[in-house]
Amino acid sequence: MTATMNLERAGTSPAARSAHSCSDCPVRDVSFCAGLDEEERSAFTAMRRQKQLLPGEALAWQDEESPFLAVVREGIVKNTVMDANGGEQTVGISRSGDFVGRPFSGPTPYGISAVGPVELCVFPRNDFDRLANERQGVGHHMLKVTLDELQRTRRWLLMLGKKSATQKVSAFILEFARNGRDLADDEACVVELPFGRQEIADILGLTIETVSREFTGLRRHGVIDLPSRRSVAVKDLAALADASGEVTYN
Amino acid sequence: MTATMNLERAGTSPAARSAHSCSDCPVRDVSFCAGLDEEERSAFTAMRRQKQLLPGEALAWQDEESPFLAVVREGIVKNTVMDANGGEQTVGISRSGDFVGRPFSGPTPYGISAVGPVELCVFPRNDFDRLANERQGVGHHMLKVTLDELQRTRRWLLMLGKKSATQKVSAFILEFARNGRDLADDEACVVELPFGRQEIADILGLTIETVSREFTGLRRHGVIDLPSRRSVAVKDLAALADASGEVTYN
DNA sequence: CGCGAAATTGACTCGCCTCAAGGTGAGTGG
DNA sequence: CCACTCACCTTGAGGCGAGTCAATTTCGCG
Repeated sequence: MTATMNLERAGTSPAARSAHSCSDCPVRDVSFCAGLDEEERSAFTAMRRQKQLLPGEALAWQDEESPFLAVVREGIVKNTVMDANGGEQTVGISRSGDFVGRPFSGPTPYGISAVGPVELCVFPRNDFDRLANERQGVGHHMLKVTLDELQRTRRWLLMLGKKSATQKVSAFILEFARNGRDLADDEACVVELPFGRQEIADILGLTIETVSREFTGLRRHGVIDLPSRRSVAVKDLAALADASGEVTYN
Repeated sequence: MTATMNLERAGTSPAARSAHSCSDCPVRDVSFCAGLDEEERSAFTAMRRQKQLLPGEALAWQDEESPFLAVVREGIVKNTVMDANGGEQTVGISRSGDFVGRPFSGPTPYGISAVGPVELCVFPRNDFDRLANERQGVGHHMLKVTLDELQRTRRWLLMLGKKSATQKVSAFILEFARNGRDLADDEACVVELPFGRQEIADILGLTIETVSREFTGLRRHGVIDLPSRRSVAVKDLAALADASGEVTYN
């Protein structure tokens, strides 16, 4: 956790970066990487190349063949699908340690691009597929990761299908406020959002105007504060959880 | 395909049914089952029990531990999540040959229930997990199936996030009209919908009234006809595809 | 035929989108 | 250090699509 701190906003020293191996990688114990044993890890190290993406830069385009798979070292990557009218819907978000891309198949049915600066470990798909076939552990671990991702995507369906704009935005902020840790009644915690308003709109299936209005609405009700464009100070966590339409069993 | 016909609306002769093995199963070459070799198939046969569900009957409840996994032999099964207000959102649909339930983990985070009468091959989860761990092929095949399911769920996200009621209902009908086959310009094909209006609403994130209005709207525009409650006759496929907001590359 | 569940229809409301101006703030060059 | 600028965000007015509430109607089935 704290090990990732010193890498924030890196990307200024590419040469130094590519010298790293898994052993000192900040995500070696997170998500996908955490499930690999030493032998598997070194197999991955052998085939991977490091790559950096600038904010907004794409790793793969929708419906095009992409020869790459990747693991996120640092930063956030999103998967998006284009609507017929040019609208964009975000269908997946990958953070540090998460796996990105689609093994065993042709064209990626969604675009993959960086949210802010990103560092990746990139694998040629052929090599990865072979490894997943040969090494029992890799395929099995991959399965677990995919099942988890499917689960998250299904929750997301509930949000898009049944929640109001207020509930969507509240749930979104809550997600980042909690971000792993428990966060009992820590009032006044400040969250740095990695997304701009338009990106939030694309995630929640709303327009940018509605997102903005919901933010200011929550501020007016004293639930949050907005010290800067991309940061949110949660002032009343209980109220936020309530507004998100969460069921509280008390 | 045609082999499934003689099993429709079965469920009247449980004893006869449970005598079946994989070798004469209608779904042995579909979806999950299709990816297994003979040896794996017999391993599954050894551990499975057959089970029938009445329309609406549940196999697992949301957030409760379920000791079962299953493959659908006949009928349709849905995964649903309850909203805070008692609203229901369908987050997954499984058809003949599809895998149902969540391996390798605790409580199922969604409810599983039958749409119409259903026949299943049920496996104790422990046994299944062990098999998936021991036999390379099973885990690997399971991964492919899960990746496909994730993909379908992501498309669904786009629908819920960005499409209008008309587009949703049109796309829904289209899905069943095509159902695998290509269906070039076969006008006047009749589709039997396995879902009632409320169930369609729960899938599309709409209300039952809106779904109903969209159906009659499409009928008034001569796009479809509604010979009975659960059947739709597609009269103008091109218009339907157009109404669904599909991109046509012509 | 008659009952009950499911579907349809109508009137009305409200939430979110659309379109159109302003603000705001970080980065740039004078 | 300040004006400039451009991207991003906010705010407002207005319209429309989908939800809500409330009857009916229709269909499937005993």
